[in-house]
Amino acid sequence: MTIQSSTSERAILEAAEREFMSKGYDGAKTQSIAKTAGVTHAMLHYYFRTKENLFNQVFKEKTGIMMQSIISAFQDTKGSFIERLQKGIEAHFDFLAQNPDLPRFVINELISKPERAELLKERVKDVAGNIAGKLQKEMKELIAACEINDIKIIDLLLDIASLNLFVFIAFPIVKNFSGFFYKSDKEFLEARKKETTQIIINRLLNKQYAV
Amino acid sequence: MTIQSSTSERAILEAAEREFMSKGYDGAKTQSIAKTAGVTHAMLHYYFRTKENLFNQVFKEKTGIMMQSIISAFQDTKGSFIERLQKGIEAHFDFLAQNPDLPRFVINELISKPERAELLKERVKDVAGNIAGKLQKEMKELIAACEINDIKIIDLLLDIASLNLFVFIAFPIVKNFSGFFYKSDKEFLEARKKETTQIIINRLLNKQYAV
DNA sequence: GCTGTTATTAACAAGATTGTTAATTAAAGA
DNA sequence: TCTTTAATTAACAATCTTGTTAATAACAGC
Repeated sequence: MTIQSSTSERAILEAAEREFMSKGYDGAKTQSIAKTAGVTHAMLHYYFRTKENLFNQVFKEKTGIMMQSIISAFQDTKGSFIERLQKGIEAHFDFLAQNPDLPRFVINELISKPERAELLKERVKDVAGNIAGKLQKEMKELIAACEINDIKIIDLLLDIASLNLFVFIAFPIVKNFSGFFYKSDKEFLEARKKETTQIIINRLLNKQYAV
Repeated sequence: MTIQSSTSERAILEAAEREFMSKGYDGAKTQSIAKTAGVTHAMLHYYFRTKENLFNQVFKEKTGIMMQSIISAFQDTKGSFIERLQKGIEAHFDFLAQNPDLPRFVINELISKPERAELLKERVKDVAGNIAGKLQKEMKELIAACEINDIKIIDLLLDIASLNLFVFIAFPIVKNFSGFFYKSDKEFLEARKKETTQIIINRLLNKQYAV
């Protein structure tokens, strides 16, 4: 009947992950986490000492995954710029589909306690170095050669982020309406993925209208 | 030295608004709200009885404003479909610029307690009746006449919502990067507004690429 | 000025929540 | 086996949080 340390610790972490992700830091209660994990709540403090500590461990892991997903999505080097961009958007969307509450969690916690940005500074640098640098250079060349429309890299990335992330950030709400137009969540999300790539490529390749 | 009832009640509501909007329901504390309002915390319960009650009043008002802003933005009837759409997107963006933490607040509270959707059911019907109905009819005709590209109304609205809302939902984070490309927040937001209209119009008017 | 209503205060109560501690049990190594 | 370390438990403590209540003060109408 005895439970080994590593098992308890892991159980707590997993329960914490679910609780923090679904309720946020303030909404999560250590007692509830301990209960879900099947241990006394003293165990939680034994392993992690404070709620903040436990949270930070979860937060760090989640932001790490999120940053890594961006690098993975855009690291392919085969094909044209547009082809790679499309593949990247789709890969990132697929990642989000498997981690749908990640963006809302990270954004909320980052905003409610901005100091937490410290915990992912390194990862942000990774992404900036890995993606933004190369991307910017390539885009400048293509823009100069008139192969894609003029656009600042931050605007392109924000367009993609907005379109890819928003559906998931607001999914429980959006879901109420998608049912009128799509048979299933899956079909709806597939359509969103396609729509996002479509709209981004149109932005880059078609002639621009004065706005 | 005496403070009149209506003054206290209003002070509490205003303090509650700020506290709930910035910290969310769980993060907000009635004592803190009372302190900010400059009244004893018994006063808060005297006027609003429960935290939930006070919250609902704030929430109802905020969602009302949010829904109304959508109706106002898209109610103009002059000009072509594209012109009205562009004006609507810009008006909605301008509204958000003046209420930047509204979307995150509403989305979060709606998701953490889905029952709250009840509080805005009527307003949603207003918007659906006011916007979606007319829009859908008009779009179908334009699509049939090949004047705009084929797109489901929900996808168009989601594109607009994503692009318009995301910047504000994640503003405190995005802000850290916009500084490299834009001189001021204002300039950055102006660029985002333009970018959003640009990308939407391109989506509707330009030829589509196979994706 | 008297009366009834409304506003305000201070004190308290119940329960939740985070965290600690001392004692107990299990595990591991010599 | 004995000893040391790690894991676990139950009980407690401090603080926070929401909410109540009884007493007091302000006010409005008569």
